[in-house]
Amino acid sequence: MESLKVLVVDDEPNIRDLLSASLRFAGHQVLTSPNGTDAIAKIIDTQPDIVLLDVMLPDISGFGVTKKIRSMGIETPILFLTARDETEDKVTGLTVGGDDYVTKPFSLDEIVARISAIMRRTGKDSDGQSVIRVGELEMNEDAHEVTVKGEVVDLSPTEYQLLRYLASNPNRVLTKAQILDHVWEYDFNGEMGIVESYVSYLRKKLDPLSTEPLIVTKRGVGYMLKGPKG
Amino acid sequence: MESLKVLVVDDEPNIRDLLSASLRFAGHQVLTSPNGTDAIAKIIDTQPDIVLLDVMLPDISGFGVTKKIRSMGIETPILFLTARDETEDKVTGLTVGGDDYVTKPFSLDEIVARISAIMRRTGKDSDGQSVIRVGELEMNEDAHEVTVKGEVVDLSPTEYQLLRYLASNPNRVLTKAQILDHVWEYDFNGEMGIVESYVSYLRKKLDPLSTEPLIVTKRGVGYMLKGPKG
DNA sequence: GATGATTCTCAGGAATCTTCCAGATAGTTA
DNA sequence: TAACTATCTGGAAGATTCCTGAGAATCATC
Repeated sequence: MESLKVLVVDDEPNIRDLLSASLRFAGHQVLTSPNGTDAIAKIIDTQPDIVLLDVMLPDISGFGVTKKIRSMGIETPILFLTARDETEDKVTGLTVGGDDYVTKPFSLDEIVARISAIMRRTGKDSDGQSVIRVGELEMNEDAHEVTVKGEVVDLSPTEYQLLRYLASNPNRVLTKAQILDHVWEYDFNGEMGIVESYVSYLRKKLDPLSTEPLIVTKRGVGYMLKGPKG
Repeated sequence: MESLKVLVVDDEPNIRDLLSASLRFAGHQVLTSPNGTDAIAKIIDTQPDIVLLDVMLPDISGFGVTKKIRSMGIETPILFLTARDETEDKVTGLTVGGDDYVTKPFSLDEIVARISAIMRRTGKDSDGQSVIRVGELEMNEDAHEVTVKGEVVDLSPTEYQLLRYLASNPNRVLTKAQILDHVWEYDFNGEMGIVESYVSYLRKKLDPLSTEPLIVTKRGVGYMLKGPKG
């Protein structure tokens, strides 16, 4: 995906920092805003490609911000950030157009994936592919379907996210800490042993179908998804 | 369906935004107007392919707008937006041409379907198909008839709309939120559990006739209508 | 006004998923 | 080889998500 200008709107500095850091690392240009008023000004001023917008803001709500900028003819796609319990009541209208939402607490990989999906749907992303291919492995993001040599593999949500993170970084060792930070929700306070468990789950499902093991362990470092010519 | 120039006329900004967002996302060019006078000017000026026209406007009523532009020889098809209690006689009398109407509150899928139908009838839509085919499933939009392997299936209105939304996006996971936003009326304020109920209803009617389950659950994500080769 | 269809909510139970733990296994170092 | 450390994996508790039947409320039709 090419570089995007992203505006992150949230009143919690922690969230802003978390998102800024990982979006910058993903090669995007990031602007931040702590409230609705400032966000509206920044949107008008800088015309970002996408806005990550917390629904619950101290002054104007995320919905208010949306209404305001839409009434001005600004069609920038929005990814709403909502608390888990706000969601059920207030989903109405959140997924209309190119917009989407994720619930807090989220995982960073989730955010990155949703941004890609929105960019793909709104046609802003030229080289956007909804299929991730690494050797014999294929992940269809639209259908949420994974195949190895054409055979469909059934994965749980976490297994899917872990595999997507690995498949997005083929032939590159990822530490358990990195994996935990990207795949698990930011308020997860368990141990890294869970990564081992899930790698094990993935292997058990993937390896019987592949000609050689897909996920290799780099002892003392982390895990790596092995791709072709690597 | 190819790209259309659509004029949305409604005094409520919320409705205008809702329709703008989803019609733009569907690839159409959208213009909006908050009242009758402005609408007439915009119709003359920009010659839209279709007009979504609220009947109840602050100045000139939707009927007044229609009379005015028809008297000027403008034959642009109109989709009226009416309140539930406005007498059906009055409306039906005015929908003799290619026109049609939907009652507020409407669902977005409903609007999109009606626009397609009008464009089909007026012959403006070259590649418009009135039959949706996904594997063994066939939906005839004109006859409102659904068949699985040739067997007719009797569906309630909501069941039909849900199936149409799924069938319009085959092999693509749709979240319950997306389904709610598209299939249910915009003022629906119930829970997403209703989607589960209706998926259950559909399965009970469709699966006995199909060789394999049509609607698959992607746990933690949403539902998907499974089509051939993919 | 009665009957039946439809919409919607709710709750129990089934199925699946997440997480943690502990013993087994494999790799590393002394 | 022995001791140590890191990783693997099965099991199990608890949480979550999904399915579905039952029933109330509403709507349509005769």
